[in-house]
Formats: sequence, C-alpha cells, structure tokens
Amino acid sequence: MVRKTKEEAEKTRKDIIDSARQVFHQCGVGRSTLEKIAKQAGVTRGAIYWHFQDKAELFFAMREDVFAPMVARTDALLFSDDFADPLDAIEASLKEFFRVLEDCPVVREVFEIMISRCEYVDEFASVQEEVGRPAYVFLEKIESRYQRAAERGTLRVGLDPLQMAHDTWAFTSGLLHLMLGCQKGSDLEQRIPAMISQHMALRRATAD
Amino acid sequence: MVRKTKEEAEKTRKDIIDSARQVFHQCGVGRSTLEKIAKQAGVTRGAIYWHFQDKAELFFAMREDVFAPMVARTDALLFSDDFADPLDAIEASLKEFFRVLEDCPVVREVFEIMISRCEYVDEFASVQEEVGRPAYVFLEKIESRYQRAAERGTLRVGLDPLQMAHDTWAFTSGLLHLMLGCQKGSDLEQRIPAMISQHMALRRATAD
DNA sequence: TATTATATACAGACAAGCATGTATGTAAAT
DNA sequence: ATTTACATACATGCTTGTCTGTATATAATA
Repeated sequence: MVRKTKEEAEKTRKDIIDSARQVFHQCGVGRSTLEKIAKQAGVTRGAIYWHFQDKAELFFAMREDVFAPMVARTDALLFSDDFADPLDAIEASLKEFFRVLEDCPVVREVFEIMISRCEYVDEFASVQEEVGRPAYVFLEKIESRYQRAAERGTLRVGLDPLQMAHDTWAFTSGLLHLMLGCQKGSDLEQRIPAMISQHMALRRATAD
Repeated sequence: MVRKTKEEAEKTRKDIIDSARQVFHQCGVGRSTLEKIAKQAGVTRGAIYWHFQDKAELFFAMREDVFAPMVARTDALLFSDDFADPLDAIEASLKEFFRVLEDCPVVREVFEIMISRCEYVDEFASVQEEVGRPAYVFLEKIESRYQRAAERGTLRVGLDPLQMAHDTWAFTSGLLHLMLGCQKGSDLEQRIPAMISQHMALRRATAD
C-alpha cells in the first residue's frame, strides 16, 4: 500500500503540516527533527521529503495556511462599508484579530511559533521580512482609515492621522506579543477587548 | 601559558560572553555551537565549560549583564523626584529606554537575540517567564505613576490610570518589537521620540 | 476493454558530518 | 603542594540528505 490516490496524498500533506505545527510548538523549530514530525504524522521522513524540500519549506507552508486568511478577515472589517465611522472599522478589525487568536488554537499555535519558537537567521531571516512587511502594510491601512476619520470629523480635533496610526500600530503589535507571551494566570486575555475599546475611545471626537 | 591570573581569567570570561553575543546574534542561539563561540573568543571549548555549565548558563549570563542595568536606568527616571509631573517621568523613562537601545549596539544585540534569535522551549522556556515578569512589573510601575498623575491632576480628566497603564504598556512592547524587527530602510527609529511624546500628550490634562 | 508503461507516493537503508559532554593532560599561580 | 584555568582527545548520539526499492494509481495504447 504505497502509491496513494491524489486525495490521500493531499491528506498526507495536510497531516504533515498539522504535525509540524504541533512539533514546532512543542520543541521549537530548530529542535524539531523531521523524524519527530514524521512519526507524529504517522509517516516516515520519505513522505516529508516528497512533499517538501526541507524544514524551511514546511515551515512556510504551515505559516501561509493561517496567515493569509487572517489578513483577509481583518481587512474585510477594516474596509467594510457597514461602519459609518472608520474608527469603528478599526476597532472591529482589531477585536476580530484578537478574537480569532483566542478562539482558534491552530492560529494561536502558529503565531506562538512565529513569535517565540523560531530563530530568524539564515534561511528564516526572510521570514522576519515577510512578517515585517505586513506590519508596515497594516500601518498604511490604518493610516488611511484615520485619514478618512479625520475627514468625516469622527477623529478628535487636533489629532494627526499619521501619528495616531503609528500609536495604534505599536499598540497592536505590543498587545499581540504580550498576549502570546503572557503567563497562564494572567487576566490579560479578558482585558483585551476593553483595552481596544479604550484605545480607540481616546481618539474619538467628543460628542457636541 | 595555561594557568592565568584571576584578572586574566575574568577577562577570558568576559571575552566568552562577548563572543557568545556576537555568535548568538549571527547564528541564532540554537545554531550557535560552543566551538564557534570558543573560536571567536580565541579559546577552546574547554575554557567555556570551565566558566559555564552549558550554553544556557552562558546565555543567562549574557542577558543579565545588560538587562539589570537597563531596568535600573529606566527606573531611576521613572521614579525620579526631578519631575513635577509623573507623566514627564514616564515620558523620560521611555525615551531613555529607546535611546540606549539605539545608541548601544551591545544592548541592542542582546535584545535582538532575546526577541528574534532564541527559541523559548525546554531550558529556555524559563527565559520567557523571566522576560514576562519584568513586563508585568513594568505595568505595575507605570500604573502607580499614572495614579500619581491623576492625584496631581496632570492626567486628563475622565481617564482611568489602570487603563492608561495598560495602553502604554502595550505601546511600549510594540514599539520595542517593531524597532528591533524593522527593516533598515525604515525611518521608524527617528520617529520613536516623537511617537512617545505624542503618546503621552494624548493623555495630558489640557491647559486651563 | 484489457494490457502495458510510466509516474507517483511513499518506506527504508546508508554514509557523513556535527555537536555535545566528559575525561584527561598540564603548566603556571597561589 | 595543590589548585586553577584552561587545551586536547575521545566516544557517543543525532540529524540530515540522498539513494534505492516498490507497490500501486493513472495514462497510454491496442
């Protein structure tokens, strides 16, 4: 029972990615041997080398599986027409991001691997760029939203959209890192929605 | 020329830590072999094993060398009596933190290693806690400063000190991560002082 | 439709290179 | 005389990449 049907092969591929995520999360990317990953997936290294060139390519595949959908979800809210106030769109987008991160263990595991279980050197140095770029793209996106808010008059007078974008940018990045690095006993996760609300409230125009 | 005087031995120890920092930074902690570190320091592994139990202990020593002074510096400003307004103390403390990070390559290298070149699993899992704890301590410290600012009336009315502390906490963490992960071409570093000023300005009481 | 050929999807074996830890040697400081 | 501060040598265990084997799905052909 060697040569499998295409669907079976595809399932094997997904099993390997799933297994890699678990092993990466437990051992760290560097100490995750292909043997461990194979065993966890119920295959041999031969199967891994068939589907992927090496550990790096496996890592990228795992990452892309969760990263792209995440960007799509949050962008959909950020640029949604359902919100009269762009600030509401920013708030909803941020909350959705952290909600998914909290509710979906797979997504959370991948982010935890990327943030605290991978060394960004050599063949993984490019990963840092790939993570850095979206960060700057995100900065531009929220800047455009703040800009729109300023035009609509929902941004508090005297506040500069570009500066607000930078502040929210850092806030979001920090929240992500603190959440993923926080100790189990901490109540940070429950506080997150409130933190986001309050962060946005700080820059809303006061009611006339 | 084997048995060295105590001062020479101490110098060897520091050379090893220096070398470890460079190799950790270049190869990542996991791929840094003691052989590489030894060669870079101009000694053999024997010297490393004499001064340190293993790579983990060497890592901790390197970290402690820059971490403790950093906390001392920033705390000194944060709790200084020279500032009439506690918000000024927070601002000065944050600016000092990032100034050192920018000016001192040694400090920056160590932070870069801790953030993006080390896998926090097994014997290094405790490192994450050791980094996480100061983060929570920092949260408490700035909360107490915001509390004081509220009492002094320099915090804008209606703002909750605890919530402000959380916001500044995330902002700082994010700024740190973004700065260390930012591409070389970015102008983020020049923007940092302005970002901090603006962050604090957002919560200052408006002049009567 | 039946047969054949070929590419597929792996499993298993192999050699080679490292990295680690330890054990031992040793010359000088104390 | 003894301890110190290393250097050197050694054995061991991984991990990787590659190479080969192979049974079967699938395509080609008749």
